[in-house]
Amino acid sequence: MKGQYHHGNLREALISEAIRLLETEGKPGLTLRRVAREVGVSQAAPYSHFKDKQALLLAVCAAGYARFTDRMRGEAEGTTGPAYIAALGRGYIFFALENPALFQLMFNEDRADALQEAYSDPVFSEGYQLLDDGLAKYPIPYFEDDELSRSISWGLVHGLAQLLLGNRISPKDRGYQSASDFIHAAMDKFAGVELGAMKGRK
Amino acid sequence: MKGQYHHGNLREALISEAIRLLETEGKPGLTLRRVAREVGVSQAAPYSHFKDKQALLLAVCAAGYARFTDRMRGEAEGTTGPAYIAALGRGYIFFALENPALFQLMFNEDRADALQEAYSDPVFSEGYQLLDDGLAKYPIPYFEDDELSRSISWGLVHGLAQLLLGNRISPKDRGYQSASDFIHAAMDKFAGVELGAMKGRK
DNA sequence: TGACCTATCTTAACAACGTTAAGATGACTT
DNA sequence: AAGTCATCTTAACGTTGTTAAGATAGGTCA
Repeated sequence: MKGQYHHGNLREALISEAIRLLETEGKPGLTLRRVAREVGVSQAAPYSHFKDKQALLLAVCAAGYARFTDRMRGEAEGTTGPAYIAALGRGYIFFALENPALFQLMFNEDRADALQEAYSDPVFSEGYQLLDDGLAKYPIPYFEDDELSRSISWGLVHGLAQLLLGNRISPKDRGYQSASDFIHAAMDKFAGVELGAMKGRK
Repeated sequence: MKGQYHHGNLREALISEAIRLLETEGKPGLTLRRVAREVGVSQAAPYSHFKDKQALLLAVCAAGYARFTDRMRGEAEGTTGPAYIAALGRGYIFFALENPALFQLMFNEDRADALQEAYSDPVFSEGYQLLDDGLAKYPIPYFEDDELSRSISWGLVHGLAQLLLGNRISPKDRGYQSASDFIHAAMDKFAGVELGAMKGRK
């Protein structure tokens, strides 16, 4: 951690410090000067590694997407069929709730145009691919197995994550003991786990 | 429009100028000083009407939610049954695409805690209520008619809006002639319009 | 070894931002 | 006519992103 920076690991240190600040202080706490200060380097030092604040944020996003995919994979480990789909969805939403500011940064960037080329990097779509491949293998019972259905399914998972994140949906106000309970119930219902016998956990 | 400001309509002028800036220049273009300058007033004038930049943004959100609900109502006018649900969903998503920066501001606020009390104002949930009531009246065929299903449905619509906004889903890349075509197809499928005979429009 | 070279980092400065304090203005009330 | 009070202005402070100019030092080649 205290490594010598001259010819050291400043670039990576900046990225992980940025993520740390993002999670501890939220987006307003993430300023270039602050990141530099926290790492013990001058205000202009980051410009040797990133042309822009945007460029640093992009690198942060890339790191975020890697963690995101891992979270989904971890949640889905050892499952199959509809339970696999439900687990992927849970991983998606859990990640959002566990890393709110990072998730917002990853998915709510205003400058979609500037980031468009960056999206070509597979890291940015791996998580979605995981879900999409899963849906192709284990189609949702009440949907047909086509691309449109998979888009809709992605939207469903993503939208729930977003609404939970913004407190638009409050699991506790709806009779669930925890957000986790709600997410389990929602993803089971979505994926068709125990279809028919599904009563919801109330 | 050119009204005298002293004892005039500055408050409203600031709000609508803020919305204009938001849509023409995006979120980074929306600064307090810029809004004031554009309206022809000094940099500190807004503080007579809003304690904060946050407070102005909150008022902008409120105005946005009103337009949002109108858009949904307008789209759904004269429809009924599953077509009504599909139309509400279209209105939801169309609004997002027609007012991208405003929509992001309305739904992606970082400070959910600070805004929590403001959400008690019914304006902020009218659009959701419209959809929720509709779903209670015309339940999605393949879902049961319970609160969880309606949450999931909301998530579906919201998520699609968000993903389309961020170019994560690109209708043209998926064989649709326009975003509108994709949205029609997705909402028809979601609401169960022509269920069974639904082949997707390719 | 010693002279360069290039990536890396620092110091200093600029414009723009949000916000506050202190005071001016002028429309109403009495 | 005097006074009150919301409204607006001017001026300033600290912070931000960014750039220019120069210092530093590790690796390369004579």
